[in-house]
Amino acid sequence: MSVTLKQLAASLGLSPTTVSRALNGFPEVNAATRVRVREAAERLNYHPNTRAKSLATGRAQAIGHVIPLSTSHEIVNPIFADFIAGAGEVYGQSGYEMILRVVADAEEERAYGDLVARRAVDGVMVHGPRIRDGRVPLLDSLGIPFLVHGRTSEITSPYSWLDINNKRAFQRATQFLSDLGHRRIALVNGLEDMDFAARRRRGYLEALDAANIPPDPALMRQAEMTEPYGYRAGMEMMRLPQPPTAFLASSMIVAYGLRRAMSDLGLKLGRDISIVTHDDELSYLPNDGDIPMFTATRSSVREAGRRAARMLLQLVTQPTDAPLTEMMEAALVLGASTGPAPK
Amino acid sequence: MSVTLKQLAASLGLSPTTVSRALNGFPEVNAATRVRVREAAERLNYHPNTRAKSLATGRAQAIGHVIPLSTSHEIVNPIFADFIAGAGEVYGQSGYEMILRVVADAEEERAYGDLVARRAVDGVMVHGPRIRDGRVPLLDSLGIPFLVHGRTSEITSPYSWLDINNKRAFQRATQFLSDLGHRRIALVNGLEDMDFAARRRRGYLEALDAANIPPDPALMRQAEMTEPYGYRAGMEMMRLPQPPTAFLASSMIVAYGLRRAMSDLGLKLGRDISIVTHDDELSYLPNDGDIPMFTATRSSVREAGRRAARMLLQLVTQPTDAPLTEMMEAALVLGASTGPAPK
DNA sequence: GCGGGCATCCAAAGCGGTTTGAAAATTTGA
DNA sequence: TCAAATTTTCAAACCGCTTTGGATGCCCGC
Repeated sequence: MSVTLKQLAASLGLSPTTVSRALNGFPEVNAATRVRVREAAERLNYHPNTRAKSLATGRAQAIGHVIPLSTSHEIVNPIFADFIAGAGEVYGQSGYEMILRVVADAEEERAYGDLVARRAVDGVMVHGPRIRDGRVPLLDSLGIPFLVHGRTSEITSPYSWLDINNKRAFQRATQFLSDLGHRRIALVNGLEDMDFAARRRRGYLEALDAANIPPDPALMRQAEMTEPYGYRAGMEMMRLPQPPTAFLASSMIVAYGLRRAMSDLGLKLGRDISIVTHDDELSYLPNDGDIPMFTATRSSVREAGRRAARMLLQLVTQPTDAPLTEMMEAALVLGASTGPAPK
Repeated sequence: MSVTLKQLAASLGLSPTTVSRALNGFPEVNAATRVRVREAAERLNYHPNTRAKSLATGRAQAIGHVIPLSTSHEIVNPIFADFIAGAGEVYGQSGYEMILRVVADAEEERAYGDLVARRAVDGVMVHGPRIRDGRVPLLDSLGIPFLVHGRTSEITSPYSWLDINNKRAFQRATQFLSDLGHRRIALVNGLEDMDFAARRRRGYLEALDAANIPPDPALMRQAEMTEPYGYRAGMEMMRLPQPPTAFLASSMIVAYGLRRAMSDLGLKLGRDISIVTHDDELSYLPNDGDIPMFTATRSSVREAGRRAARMLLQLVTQPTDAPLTEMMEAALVLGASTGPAPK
């Protein structure tokens, strides 16, 4: 079924040393021998035992992803799957394994400690950073390479991250709406202890300020990003004495909810009411076509996964003190859901 | 930072043998010594190196999940994240690692062979089985424990699986609609080379047959399950000379699309038009509340992940020739989206 | 007082690779 | 042609753990 290096060597009348070197491309082995070894390996279906290899080399050849399962809000972030898909692609190409831990919030830090102490991974990816996130100092102290998908505002020490420019995206979206004459612009945000949501809010507020629009707490919400949340937010805000003429949604799913609310109210998107949403380009929530349904700040989370993986692998293979950072800009794509503010 | 067994033993003035046995609960070690060892292990933050341990024991202590990334339809199944979350929970409790491989369709079988040959996993989970799926015989021949989430119809040899009763769920849903007087019932299905979709179709057809309703190809569609697909299917079918009075949707997302179409057409769910959808209870697509939005065949995919993981671990730890199978029934929960057929 | 039985502990081999230091085979140079 | 230099190969140690097969010391009964 499968052979060990020793068996392979024996079948060739060679020592394990030579076989190992032949397969790993060391120079001190005869070209003819190398060919012979390669062929035999192929023929006998030899694959090095991962465990043995990484025990011998001291490299785990694996990256850890710890997925927190909030006990408070039992939600699995929907963008997670696409990010993982992108990262997984890259790991696969580079011969790295992806190991996943799903843990309760409270055990998350222990999970990292455990992964590191057991030498199970060479690096870890940090998902869903909060504004103030203990994982960054923790991983720093554990001395393992890590990369944050997103950022965490209240950390001053440098660390590696890949993020999209959430603040600018929402600032641009807000400005775009105010340029269209909207002055009642609502923000239907994700939970604002999440760093990305906090940044979006800042971008929104800055743009309002620049347009001399006083922020109105009645037009700002935050919650878990579900469809019913979008719907409720839309319905309730439209019942305000001075309802919004435009909405900023933090995700496609929330935008779906908003759209349904507007539809129930008999309002036509792009004419009676405007919506701009953030679009992570999740494969099952497409917002494309000749004219996308929604005007959106668009940024592929799958691509983010790919890049994040590449960065993390670089941190792992070429250790350096200088952290790696990358900011991805979201495109503002025009769809059918926006138009000038109605008089 | 972290200690090896040898160091721990040295610091205690004991042999590695004794320390290993003390920590792993073997009987031939003095109770007092065991306590002493445990305390030292705690104090020095000792965690056994996974690689070394599994090399020595021959058990990888890991389960592999291979996620196919179709090149044709670049979609990451949205239910995947919740299933993984459920399975991951169980692995964590049992001291198993979850390793994930994201691979292109064409390389999927090679990925399994590779995982097995490198002894990287003790068992594998098979996702998204097709009607005819080569992975089952492949894994059989590789001689590794595996469990299929779903089933594959065209395989006669026994294998282990966990599935929901898709056929009965859709048969019941269809019958429910026909009991309400509907005779034009549309099926907006997922891709029918996927086994689950084929079974749903069979359930649908059987129920039509039982109700003496001739099936109409114009009322049956299959595609990748996205919101726009649901919308288009709804719009186009409603334009038929004899439009449906009820829809069966294969997922919440498709149902969202259908709902939007009906709304655009000015039709009220539960009065003018009925929708029954399958609801996987994805955490970010809730369909609950006092009266759920949709009447649905409901079955938690997260729970399926938990159970599947438990079964697979059992197969791994207590090898047996008798395969394990489990059928979960979907509940038919009444929501606001169904009502008697309009005259 | 001595062999047998038990409770504890340990040395050493082994898991399947990599890597160091040295030996064997081959080529080179005078 | 033979020693030296260079290739090419190998034996053995090691990675960190488990596990087999004894050792060791102690208590017991006769």
